[in-house]
Amino acid sequence: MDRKSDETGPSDDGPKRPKRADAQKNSAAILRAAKEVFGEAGVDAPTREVARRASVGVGTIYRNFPKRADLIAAVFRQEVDACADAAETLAQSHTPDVAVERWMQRYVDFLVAKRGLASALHSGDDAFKPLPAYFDARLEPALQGLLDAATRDGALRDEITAYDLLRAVAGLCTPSGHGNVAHARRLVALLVDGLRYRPG
Amino acid sequence: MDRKSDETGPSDDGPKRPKRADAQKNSAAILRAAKEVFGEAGVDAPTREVARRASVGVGTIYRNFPKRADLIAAVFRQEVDACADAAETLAQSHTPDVAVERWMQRYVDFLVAKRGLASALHSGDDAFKPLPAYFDARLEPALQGLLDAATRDGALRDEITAYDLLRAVAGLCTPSGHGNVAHARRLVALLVDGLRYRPG
DNA sequence: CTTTATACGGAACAACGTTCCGCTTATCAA
DNA sequence: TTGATAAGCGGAACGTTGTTCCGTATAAAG
Repeated sequence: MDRKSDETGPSDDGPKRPKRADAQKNSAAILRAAKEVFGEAGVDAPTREVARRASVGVGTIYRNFPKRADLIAAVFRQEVDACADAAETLAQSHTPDVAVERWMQRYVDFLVAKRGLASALHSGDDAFKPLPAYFDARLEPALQGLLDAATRDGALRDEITAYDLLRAVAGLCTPSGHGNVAHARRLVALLVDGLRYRPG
Repeated sequence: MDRKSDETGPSDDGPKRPKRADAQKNSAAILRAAKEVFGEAGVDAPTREVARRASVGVGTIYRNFPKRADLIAAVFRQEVDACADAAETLAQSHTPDVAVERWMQRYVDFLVAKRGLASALHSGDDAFKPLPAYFDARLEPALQGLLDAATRDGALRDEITAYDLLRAVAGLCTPSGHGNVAHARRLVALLVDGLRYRPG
């Protein structure tokens, strides 16, 4: 909501002339194509394939994303944004505790789908360094908002912070590694039920 | 102890003629070189570099390890073996509880050093599939032996199994990711002290 | 020593990430 | 509308990688 990821660079354009119209269109097409290709063939999919899918030359990709890792990082950011933004949507269409539950499952899907990206994160490439921070910065407030609404409502216990939950679920998803989404989903459901429960 | 990893294949040679002497020497040289190169430059180091270091042609590498991943897996196995075998050595030169402590730190070093390998494990390559099982098969008995001696001695509590400890320590090492060995070491020390403590 | 299966080295191939540059085209002042 | 101009484009070309191939060398057996 607060950020449009359409622009590549981190800075809002200053006094410079705005980007050419076709350039913006290409930027968006590349990002869309990269999301598709990486989703289908994994993060190791060739750059040329992304170029082909975006109907663009490789040069155009490298002008927008100087290193391959930059393209991957941009896609990752985009998906983080999508996951974070889903919180608001869910909040408007469900009761607070259900919204939390749905969002957590959405988060599980994100974690499972991006496992390839996650392992790339530990590759030491500089382009990935700011990603974990971005991850927290976007996801934690999103979930915290849902949690606040739910506890205010009295629907959930309030001893647990968004940060704790995010880490816990991430921990539940990564270690098994069996790619078993169902398993992760069940554990997470259990976790949320735990939040609903009141001792005494 | 129970296995010599000098032979590449999984099967003890049957009725076939034994491998040529120079071939065995080359096999060992490749493994030694690969261990060095991967240790210095990471698992992504080029195959040719390993070949150069082993004074061998690339073809020779690929005859022993059909895929690059096979070479990586072989090195990994070798290091797992080294870590497992360290248990016996430590058991002979230290009191049981100290042996456990020392071995756990040795295990931490292994985990930290092989983080690159660990992330490669999740790459989905078939050559890596049997590795986690091998990991457990070698490490768990090694630690369990030390634990048994320590509990028999009365030096440590006995509520915790080797498996639990291995997983717990692995969990302590991976998430931080800051490459901060000191941090991991401190947590592990704490864990072992916890074992020493007796409630009541 | 002769023979033969085995193993060797490294040139050669394919696929990748990345760079480069001649050409195209959006933009703007006139 | 029309040039002038800089921003942007495509894709050939380069260097590096994993992997294959094959003519040559040599350990093993007679």
